[in-house]
Amino acid sequence: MNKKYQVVKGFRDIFPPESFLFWQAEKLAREIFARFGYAEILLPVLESQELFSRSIGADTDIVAKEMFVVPDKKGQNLVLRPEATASVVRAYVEGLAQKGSAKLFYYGPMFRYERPQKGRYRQFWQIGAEAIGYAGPGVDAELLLLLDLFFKDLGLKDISIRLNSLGCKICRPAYREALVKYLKSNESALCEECKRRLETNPLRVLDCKNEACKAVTKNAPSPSAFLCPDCATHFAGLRKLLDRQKLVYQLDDQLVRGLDYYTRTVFEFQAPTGLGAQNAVVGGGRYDDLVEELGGNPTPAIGFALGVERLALLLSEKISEAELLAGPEAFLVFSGEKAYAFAFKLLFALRAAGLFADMALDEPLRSLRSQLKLADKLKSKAALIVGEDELSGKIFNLKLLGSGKELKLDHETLQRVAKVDWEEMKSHLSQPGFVYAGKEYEQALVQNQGLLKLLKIYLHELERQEE
RNA sequence: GUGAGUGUAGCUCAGUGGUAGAGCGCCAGGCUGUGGCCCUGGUGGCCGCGGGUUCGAGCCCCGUCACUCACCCCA
Repeated sequence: MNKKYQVVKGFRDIFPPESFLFWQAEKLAREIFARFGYAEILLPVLESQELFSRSIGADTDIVAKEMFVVPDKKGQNLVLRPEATASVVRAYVEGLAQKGSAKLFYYGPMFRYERPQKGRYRQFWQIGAEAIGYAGPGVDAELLLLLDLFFKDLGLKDISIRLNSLGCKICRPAYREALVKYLKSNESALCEECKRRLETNPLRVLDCKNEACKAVTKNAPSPSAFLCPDCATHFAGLRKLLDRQKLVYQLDDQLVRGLDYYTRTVFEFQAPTGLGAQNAVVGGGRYDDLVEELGGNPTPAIGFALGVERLALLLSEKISEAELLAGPEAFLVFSGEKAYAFAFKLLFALRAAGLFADMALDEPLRSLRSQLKLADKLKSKAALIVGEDELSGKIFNLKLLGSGKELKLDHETLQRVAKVDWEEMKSHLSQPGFVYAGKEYEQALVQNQGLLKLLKIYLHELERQEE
């Protein structure tokens, strides 16, 4: 055997049925975004390194040690994006700003060079939304309500929302100063890491999980006491809107978020369990200075990013594999070469007509028994049996795999039932006392549009066979 | 970058220094044209890799690689 290859560390293949969870999340997100007026932006995965050091902050771990750097042939450093907000803002400034405000969403992979663990990979997928050019708390509320609706529709009820305001460039310095002053007076109690943060990014001390640090930060000055009038008004306005919508959230003084560009509103959606050591499924907030920082006109903005593998992890606890994998409507079972040729034709006729049909295409040809086993394994609803008897006698033979019952129609009955018009039948069926042809199975047939379609195509192929 | 744990069949995992195992899966048969349940048989392995100790190593020792979880950080 040749060398075995394996996926790169921290990267992974997402196999079915897990991939169905991703698809489900993406599908619902797209539906909701459409209703909320967010349009998709397709972004490159590669950006210039500077874009992220400028936006996320040169001192953050993401920029300092977690970027996948790709040197290009001209010697400039490109980077696999660690997040997409910077990309969206870059794209906005470059190609959208002249049109005014924009509500955008994206879906795609992000890359961070971290040690992988549960709920954290080097390539991970994010669904995100950004509203650029909106100043009031209205869009803040819109995004939070959008997410709330999203989680409710997915049936995830244990998600809690944490909310805070970090102030702006006018009021944050004062808060920062007060915080540093307080922390310095308690410096001896802080962990080594936090002593360093005190110099580089004191707000992050509030985020520390170390118990000793938590004890200190518990009594640290709260940012809300330092908000300037504009920031206070914005935050109060947001809370009023959320309260009016009866959205449940928790104010959290300690919530600071890791990226430098955040201003005013910041939020996180957290799951109590199921994500390993992680708890955030969504993180987001305002970044009112970022557009200007990246070369645009001063433009307020807000956005969020949702971790899809973390969401999938939560969904996998709720949804069984059986629910994810839908079996074929009909599995074609054949006996003999002649029947194989016929079934093969029928297979594609059914598929062309929109039905999920399947059959065993591997050689040597499988036995009837083996085919039925396969049909069962694939969770097929029914097995359409095509053999010498069926072909010569023009018989329709469908075995319902749930009950094990067989539906056998002779040629004459087949032709009669195939003439039934579905739309007409449907209107008749709604009338009380309606019984078609007095035969139970025929009524069962006409009540199932998929089955009727199957039957018609079967008959069509059967009769074409004679020509 | 740091720490801990785990590497044996396709998957999940047993395995006292002495012949390489089970369950599940897969294939076939029992039932030559009828799935699930059951029974029988079959398929399947450089025991992660390299070295050492030993008459003898899946097991002990050293190294190395990979994976997992956690720290850190974040979605």
